[in-house]
Amino acid sequence: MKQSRTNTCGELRIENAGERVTLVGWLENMREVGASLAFVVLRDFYGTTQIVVESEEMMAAFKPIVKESTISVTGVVRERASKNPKLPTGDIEVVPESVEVLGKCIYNELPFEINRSRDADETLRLKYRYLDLRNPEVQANIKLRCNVVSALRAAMNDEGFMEITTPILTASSPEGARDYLVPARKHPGKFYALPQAPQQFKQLLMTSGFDRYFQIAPCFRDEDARGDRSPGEFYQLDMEMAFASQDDVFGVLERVLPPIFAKYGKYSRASDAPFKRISYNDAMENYGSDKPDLRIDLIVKDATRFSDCGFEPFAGNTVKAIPVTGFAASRKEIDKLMSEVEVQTGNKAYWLRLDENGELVGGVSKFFAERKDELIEALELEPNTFVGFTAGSRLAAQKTAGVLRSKLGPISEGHMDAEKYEFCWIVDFPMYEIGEESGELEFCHNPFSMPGGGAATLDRAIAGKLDPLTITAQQYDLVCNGVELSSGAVRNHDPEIMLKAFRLVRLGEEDVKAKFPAMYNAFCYGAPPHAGIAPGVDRMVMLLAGESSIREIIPFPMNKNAQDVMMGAPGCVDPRQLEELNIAVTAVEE
RNA sequence: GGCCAAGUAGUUCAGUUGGUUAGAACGCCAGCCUGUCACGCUGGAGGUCGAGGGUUCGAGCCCCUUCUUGGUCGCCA
Repeated sequence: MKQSRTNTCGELRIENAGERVTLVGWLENMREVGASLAFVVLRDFYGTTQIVVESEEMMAAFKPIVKESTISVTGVVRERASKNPKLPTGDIEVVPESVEVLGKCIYNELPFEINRSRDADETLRLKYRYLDLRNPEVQANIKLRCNVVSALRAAMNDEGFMEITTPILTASSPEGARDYLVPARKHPGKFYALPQAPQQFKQLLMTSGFDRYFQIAPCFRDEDARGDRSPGEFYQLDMEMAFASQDDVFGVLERVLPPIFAKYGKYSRASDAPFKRISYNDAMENYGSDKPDLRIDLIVKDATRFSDCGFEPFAGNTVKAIPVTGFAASRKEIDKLMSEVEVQTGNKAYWLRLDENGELVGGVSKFFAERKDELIEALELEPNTFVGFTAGSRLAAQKTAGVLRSKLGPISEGHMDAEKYEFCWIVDFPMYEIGEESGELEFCHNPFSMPGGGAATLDRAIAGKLDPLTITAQQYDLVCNGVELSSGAVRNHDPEIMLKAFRLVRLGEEDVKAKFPAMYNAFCYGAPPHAGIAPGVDRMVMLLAGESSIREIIPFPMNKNAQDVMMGAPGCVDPRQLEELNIAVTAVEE
């Protein structure tokens, strides 16, 4: 490059008219409007600037340049004859004196048009992610991510938290998701694992006396992807506080998150502190979900008293009902809604309507003919109300109702204020559950949480005086707009209580030591009570960007099958590498 | 792994009961155009209709198998 740039492509204004400048960037487009008049759009990270080609000499210089080549243009800034108010730089243009190609684009046909890359097939976008990322719309999500991460760091520092990095190569954890394993060259037959979360390290930091820890932590889990869950790796704002309670943790996030959501989010409104707190049981009962979208004001009601109404699917089951006013859908739309719910949950949903004359019509209405008044009273129905029903085991009826609720909210009149961020805490999760496969008592979530009521409650359960299924954990989720942002807990830092908690699932001290040797031993040397949480950075950015695919906010995402189609990962390796690692491959993908 | 949907030009898509040479828009190439900004106008190139098999006089379309992709459930302490 003969000369470095004097300005960026987003910066020149009318005041700069007359200045001699050098701009660099990508040649986005060239509009020829005459034999010796053309307009060139030059794009860089900061914006676009119009270059006006007026001479035959410049025409000859610009015309052979293939679009998307990088160029350097030196010329004079001039006020435009016809301004473009849609562009920040729309008042000016640059009259070039010279142009130099810096990086030639040798293909005059790209896999997709840069400014329409979001419409292209996703596999193609991912394969050419470096071109996809040239699109300012795509770039904007990555900029947003940077800004949010930066704001989170600043806010956590202000709260007195210290960022400490923890190992990426660590030990496989016996609980939780499938690990990513890394063969240990110096130790044949042994493996490192990539951390599913820095859980044990941060708790160890607490026992070491680091009072407030946080980390924008990479986490690795070998589980299948979802729309809102990237396969393989993701980032958490992992934090932990010593000598802290649930309220202390809530306080930090209630101070840190709302300003960032209001500033960087698609919507400018975010819940004020304190966020609403809902017990797990209430959430399941009233919203049919442990991650309710509180922007929707619909409430799930119990209608199990009507299980004997004669409608076969209700018989002997829990029945849930969602009354909705302002839902004037056609029969066809209702059928579609019902089938969507069935596809998503594997459970059927049913409906009827109390019409404007107070008559029950449509769907399953005939089964309520003789108990109309009872139904109206039980569900507090007003005329012109749609009622959705679900039935099944208690959990199935709740969950299906939850899905129905989340679908009814956006399509019914006046039941959803969508343009805001509505946070809530889900608290008092059950500590134990009956495992579906084992049929025995198991930990519901993680075994590190402090049980509500502590040692005394566990003692009563061990003595058989209390149903262990009623024991709650001091565990909490942060939910925003129906998205589970975060999970955390007041940790069980007391070795004795830990042993009691494990004893209920038939595990002894030796088992605990074997599973979590460092943490258990550390707690035997005097541990502070501590609590923490880990909001998912990717999901947060996704919410703020208003994207429905997690891949839109990750710079280089893998596809759903956990492949990087750009880099070709995973891929085969040289046999010598395998030999060195003492690895024998027993099956190979075609 | 189960279920649902999709796969046609470089890209995004249309393609009627199964019937001539498979179309459009954008992009690309050529020409025209002196104020464009999604520039415009004219012309052109570009297709193994994901792959394999079958039914048929005849298949982009119907049937079977398979691959790929997306969504969803399982899974994610």
